[in-house]
Amino acid sequence: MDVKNKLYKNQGIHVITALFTVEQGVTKVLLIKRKNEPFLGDWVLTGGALYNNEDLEVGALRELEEKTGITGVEIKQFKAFGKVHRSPVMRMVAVGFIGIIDSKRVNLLRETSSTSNADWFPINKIPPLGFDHEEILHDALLELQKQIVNSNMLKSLFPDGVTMPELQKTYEAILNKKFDRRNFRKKMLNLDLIEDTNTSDKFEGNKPAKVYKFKNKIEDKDIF
Amino acid sequence: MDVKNKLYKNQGIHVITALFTVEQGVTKVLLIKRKNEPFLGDWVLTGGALYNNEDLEVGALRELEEKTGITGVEIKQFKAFGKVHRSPVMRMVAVGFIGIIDSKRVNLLRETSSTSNADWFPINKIPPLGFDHEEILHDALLELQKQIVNSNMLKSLFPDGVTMPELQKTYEAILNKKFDRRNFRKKMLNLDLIEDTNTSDKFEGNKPAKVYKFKNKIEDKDIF
DNA sequence: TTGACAAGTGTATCTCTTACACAATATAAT
DNA sequence: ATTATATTGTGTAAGAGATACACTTGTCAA
Repeated sequence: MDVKNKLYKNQGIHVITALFTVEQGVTKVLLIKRKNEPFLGDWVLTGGALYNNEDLEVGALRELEEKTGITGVEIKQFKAFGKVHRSPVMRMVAVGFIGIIDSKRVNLLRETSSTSNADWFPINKIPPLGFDHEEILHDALLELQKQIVNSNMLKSLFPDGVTMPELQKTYEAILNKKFDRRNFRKKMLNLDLIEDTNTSDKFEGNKPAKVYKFKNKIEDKDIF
Repeated sequence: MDVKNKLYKNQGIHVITALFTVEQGVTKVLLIKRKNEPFLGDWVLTGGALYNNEDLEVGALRELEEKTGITGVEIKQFKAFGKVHRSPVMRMVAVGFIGIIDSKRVNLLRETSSTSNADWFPINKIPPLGFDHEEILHDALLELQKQIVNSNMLKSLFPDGVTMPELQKTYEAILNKKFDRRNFRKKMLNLDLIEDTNTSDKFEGNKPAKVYKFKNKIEDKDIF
């Protein structure tokens, strides 16, 4: 019984967010460079230790703001990671979140006590990551792919509206798959996630594209 | 910085499993009665504190075995629960799992140091639960409903095979929805989760039903 | 005015879903 | 044995959603 009790001690909780963006048809994730041990100098996902006085999501958002200056992001919890040796310091369980955002909203210059640098990395050019963040990122990406179908998650990527070709490029980047223009448009309009704004984007030597906006509501679908 | 460090202390991790069964068309969940504070005398889901030397799933399975005698169950992590005051003792984050099993495999008489009793409760007749287990159970049930569609999760409920009418009753109980017999059969066979065993069940005054078995493999489906 | 470029649109086919009724196989009762 | 009863097993037609595919429209630049 004494032995058993000792087994509970020195546990802690991480909150980790894989924050994605899509630029010019490339899916990217935000990484920060550690300036403390362990994993000094390594790149990791944004996150850190949860405080006792905050809920999981609140903690993840605080870490995000501390390390990138971002506020007002929507994030979604997707999985807990708890392999015994995932942290060399003590027994930590990480709760993983995903989010997606317009990269222009992020101030990459911010420095904090524990990180010295931050940057967007294309998901097929990820450097070795500290802790178990490669596993977390892998699962986060799968979750992102699940989530963007039939959800208005991309709203935070396009707060000011989006054209149909832009949207298609984004889906193709995230899902790594090509779609037929006509069918894609038809499906998106059918999903009832976006609405016409009756405006068009800036001209660039060709026919201007209509601008759509994501609606706020999310409709649940039947299961079977 | 001192203040900040104090905010990390005294954290711990719970692993909680909502273990389901279906009997005579009724979905039930396994609850155990606490015989320690906090929540002495209250019913809760099976679970407890994670040990430092075990992965999350290993811990959940150990707790399950300690409190019910069950081994060899397949469980699936679905969400972490971390509201600040979910445990009155200290700051605990719970990692939730779901599983489903043939109730005949469970020895409900087992007593442990912290629990005195265990029983199956129909999901529409759940007593008040300790900790935040009502929330966990609610989410677990939603996850179960998601999971049984297009997965062979029900394999552990029917280790020795199942007839089509039995299977349909189970789906109807879990999803709380009726299906057309012909369409249900067609869909199940199309999903490629089960295979004919060329045997029939015991006769009970009517036409015997073919017995099917769940396959082992799970096939991934396309996303978009 | 014409050419280049990307956006916008409709239709035919196929696949999956849904709705629906009767025949087959066993036991129990006469 | 025949009949009644109960439950399993099966096919088809209509509708909805997914897929494949080509031409027209609007803008800028030459």
